[in-house]
Amino acid sequence: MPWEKRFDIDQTLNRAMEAFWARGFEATSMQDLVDVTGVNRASLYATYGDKRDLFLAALRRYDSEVRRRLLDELGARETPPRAVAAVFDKFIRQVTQPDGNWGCFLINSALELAPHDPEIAAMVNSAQDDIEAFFLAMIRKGQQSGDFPEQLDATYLARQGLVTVLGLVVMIRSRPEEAYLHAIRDGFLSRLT
Amino acid sequence: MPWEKRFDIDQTLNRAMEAFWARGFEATSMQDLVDVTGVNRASLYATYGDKRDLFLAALRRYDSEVRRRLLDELGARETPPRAVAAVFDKFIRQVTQPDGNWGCFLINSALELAPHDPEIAAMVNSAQDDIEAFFLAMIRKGQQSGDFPEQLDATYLARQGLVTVLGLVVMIRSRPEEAYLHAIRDGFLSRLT
DNA sequence: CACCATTTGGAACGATTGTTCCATGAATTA
DNA sequence: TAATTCATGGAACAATCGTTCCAAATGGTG
Repeated sequence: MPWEKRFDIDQTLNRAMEAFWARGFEATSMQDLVDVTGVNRASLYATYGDKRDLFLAALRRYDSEVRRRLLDELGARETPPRAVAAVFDKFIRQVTQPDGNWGCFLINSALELAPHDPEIAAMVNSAQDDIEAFFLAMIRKGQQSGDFPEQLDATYLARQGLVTVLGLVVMIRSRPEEAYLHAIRDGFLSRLT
Repeated sequence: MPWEKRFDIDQTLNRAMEAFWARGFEATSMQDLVDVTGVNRASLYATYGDKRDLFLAALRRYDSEVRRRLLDELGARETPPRAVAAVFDKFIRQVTQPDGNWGCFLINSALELAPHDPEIAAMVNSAQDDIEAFFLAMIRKGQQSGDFPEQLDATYLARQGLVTVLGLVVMIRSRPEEAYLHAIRDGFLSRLT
């Protein structure tokens, strides 16, 4: 092995992820990626493949390091009611950050690319299934701990939780009114009491 | 007035609307629009302005001729329970059509463009408000007619209806399983009984 | 020190992007 | 019929697209 790459592969992928996350696949050019990563064109191609390969790597990274990591931390650290609320709050908090209101990278990709790209559709679906499973686990855990009533239909409400999050994230893209978004969150939480 | 345009202005705008609806703003080129409309470049520019102007016109047309028209017809022709269900069914039916699963043009635009374009954000928001108002009107009408219980919180449920539709339309883009989508619809309808 | 394998910088590729220009065509008006 | 007015077809624009190529630079290896 003659020598190593001069740039940080993980950090570069994070920067690319943020660019795709903020603007989408089509609106992000390779030149944009060269600019935000500070890495040369040839190096990007040699390391990650073409634009779609890089996008897929970025989306995989988001799925594992942002989405999955968040759910893992919430599931481990918070009580079920707080964990469920925190999922909503994570997105609602975005709207107050002027240049960070990017929504959810997976949902953005679902709308832009999933219908035309089965590989992306599969990633989106498994992520949605995982979020539903997270809600299901939290609700059941909450029922055992006494936080939620026993007679709740956990399966049904887990699915409702997923749909509510998806709807909320759509709203976030055009609607910066926090009160409205909190009402959506509380509307779902009230069904768990 | 020397003579008229050789092409149908409304029909051409409909074709452009379908193209933008199916693929989004960035992924649809002016060449695509020339191809699907059959109208010359210069005529498109002379009639509608630049690409963004044409997109805005297409989105306005969708809002008035697809979304608003659907709600008007359902509100006039159907009973409240059937009208509410039909909103969901309109989208669910899409997934069975191989090349017609475009979701909702307004929601697609909300995700792709609203954060970067205030004019589009405003259109998306007013459309969402209108859908919520539709649900509210239907629920109240249903309460008067006896279809829905009097004690329902109509305001709250109207908002929940909007969120549920938005979530469902996100799912449609990657998830063709009709049974799953029907469960979402029925999950909301059951809250109106 | 010479050799090697690989990254790097940057030019360059052809294709496509959104947009404009102009000569031609056609229908109305004088 | 002649003049006018505007849409039309198609070439052409500069800019940017994703991608590739190559010479220069690099640091470990024999």
